[in-house]
Amino acid sequence: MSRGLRSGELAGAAGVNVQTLRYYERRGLLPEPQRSLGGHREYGPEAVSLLRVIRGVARLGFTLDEISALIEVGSHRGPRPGLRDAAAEKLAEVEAKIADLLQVRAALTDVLAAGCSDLDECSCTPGCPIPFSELQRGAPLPTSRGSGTGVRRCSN
Amino acid sequence: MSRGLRSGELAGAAGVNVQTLRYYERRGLLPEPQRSLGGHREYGPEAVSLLRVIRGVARLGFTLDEISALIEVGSHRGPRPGLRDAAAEKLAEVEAKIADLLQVRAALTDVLAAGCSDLDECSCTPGCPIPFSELQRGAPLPTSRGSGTGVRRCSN
DNA sequence: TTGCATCCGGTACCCAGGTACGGGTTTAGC
DNA sequence: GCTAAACCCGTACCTGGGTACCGGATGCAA
Repeated sequence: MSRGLRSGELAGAAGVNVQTLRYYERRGLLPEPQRSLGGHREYGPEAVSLLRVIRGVARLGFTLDEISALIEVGSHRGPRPGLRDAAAEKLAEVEAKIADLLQVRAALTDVLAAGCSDLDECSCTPGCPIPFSELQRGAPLPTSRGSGTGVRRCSN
Repeated sequence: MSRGLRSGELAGAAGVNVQTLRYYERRGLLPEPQRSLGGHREYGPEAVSLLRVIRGVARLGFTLDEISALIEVGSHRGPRPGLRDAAAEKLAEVEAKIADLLQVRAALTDVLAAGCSDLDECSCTPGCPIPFSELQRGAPLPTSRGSGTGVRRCSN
């Protein structure tokens, strides 16, 4: 049984920068580890898994605050509804994001299929259904509801 | 016929900050508009659509540089392959992102279904298949392939 | 016990994408 | 003609997520 992982080892194992460990610790994502007599951090092996979870979740668009909240929630004992709620909420976000991306994907494949060579052209040609403009959620803007206003100039 | 949209009007119409317009102009996303005699910007109505396109695309994870490249590409006349190439490249990225998000969605629905109330618990319970740790692309880390190393403590 | 890698804390910096401030013009309505 | 709102430009600042640098302390192996 070893003396615990030192920061460099943990960082190497989890594929992150050493500085990032301290950063995460400051942010409350990583619990403060044991220290050696001289003050060096000594992590247990769980830290590797935790870091991987953090990295995995972060890569998917969760902010560090959200992640730390998720971890926090779990650290209170008992089956609190926190994770479930957070998960449900995130699920909605993720699904919205997926829906958006599916639209972009459709737009992109259309661009490729239609052979449009130009965003302007695509956005104002009626036959080239770039849905970019349908993507936004903002107020539908009652003015300027002109049908054929292209992006920059509609040459057709 | 009117004198063209002024920055505040355009900003209001497109739901962005006035400063953002100038920022986008500096970044080359928005073409420099006409100016009044006194030097005030006067935008045509196409600017609204362009801004919406920009916002829509940006909301989906394209960086401003990518967007301006896309616009640039379109502004050279003739059917340059730029857009198609960029679109193809972006398509791949978008699909990767979708795949990731589908995994997260699965993870989240699993969390909800399994009724895990706690990230720790989920990550170490064998029956609760949190795939978070499978999400990362990094080296599979030959050490620490221990099956049951939980995130923080495995209480089961 | 000495030497070198590693770690420590603190602070500063980086990038992206904006947003705010300040001091000075221009515009538009009365 | 006057005044207030909106605009101008330049610059500084903000948030999020890190990353780099510093001078000094520690760990460990030869």
